[in-house]
Amino acid sequence: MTTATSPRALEHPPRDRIRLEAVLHALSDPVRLRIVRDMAREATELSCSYFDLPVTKSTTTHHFRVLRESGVIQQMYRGTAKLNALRGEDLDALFPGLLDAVLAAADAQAARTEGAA
Amino acid sequence: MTTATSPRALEHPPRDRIRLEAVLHALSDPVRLRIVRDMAREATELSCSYFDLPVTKSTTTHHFRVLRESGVIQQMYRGTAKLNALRGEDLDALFPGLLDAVLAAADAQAARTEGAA
DNA sequence: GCCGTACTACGACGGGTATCGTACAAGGGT
DNA sequence: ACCCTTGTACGATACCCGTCGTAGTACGGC
Repeated sequence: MTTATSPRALEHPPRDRIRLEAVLHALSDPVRLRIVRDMAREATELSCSYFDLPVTKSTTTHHFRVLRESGVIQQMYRGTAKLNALRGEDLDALFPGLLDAVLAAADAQAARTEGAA
Repeated sequence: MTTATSPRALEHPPRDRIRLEAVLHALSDPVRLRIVRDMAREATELSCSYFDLPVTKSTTTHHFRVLRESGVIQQMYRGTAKLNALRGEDLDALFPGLLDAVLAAADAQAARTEGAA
């Protein structure tokens, strides 16, 4: 072992390099939007395996990476698990109200489509 | 001539078929985001040729179609010109505050990058 | 040490898409 | 009628991306 707390490091963009276009692109995928909604609902850090997604584990890894590299989420290793958290503070500092608006929009759309069923 | 006002019809999604993912995807392209920002700044309908974009006319046509088919803008022919307008009412009814949040975020990001230059 | 769990890396594949060039259509002005 | 302006259609191209399967790594428990 080399370091005590973080054996495996994960690259995250610093706050000032988060690009709006990348964030919007990350949120425009249904699977990723669902991940973000789940994370917003449960306010704590969640492991990747918490999410029950309609794709394989490889694809899940891919989506989490897109979310991390776009600056939407933060990831940390904790043993074999990988904990995920929204970068709510960073996003709100850069783009005030954006994340909330997207989450509210997703909720509204979900309510509409469920109501129609 | 067949009809008096609209010789050439353009397909638009009705309000209830506008999908959040499609809107976010439409706004995640730099060229399209710039178009939307310009339209929001000038509150009136604008012809396609108003915009000074770093792509050819073919590509411009493509981007306007993506914006129209995702429900972000409305297009109408007026002679040889094609007038474009944001579907602000529809978007605000479906996703309250979303468009404003994206526009504010784009302004904030533009201010930051200009300030750094 | 061994195994199981959690996640990753890599390659492949199919579909989407941003871009262009060229050729074309529609409409207004002279 | 002619042309110019405005925008479209279509094909081509190169790239991106979502998906998968398989093989592999890291860590914790037994």
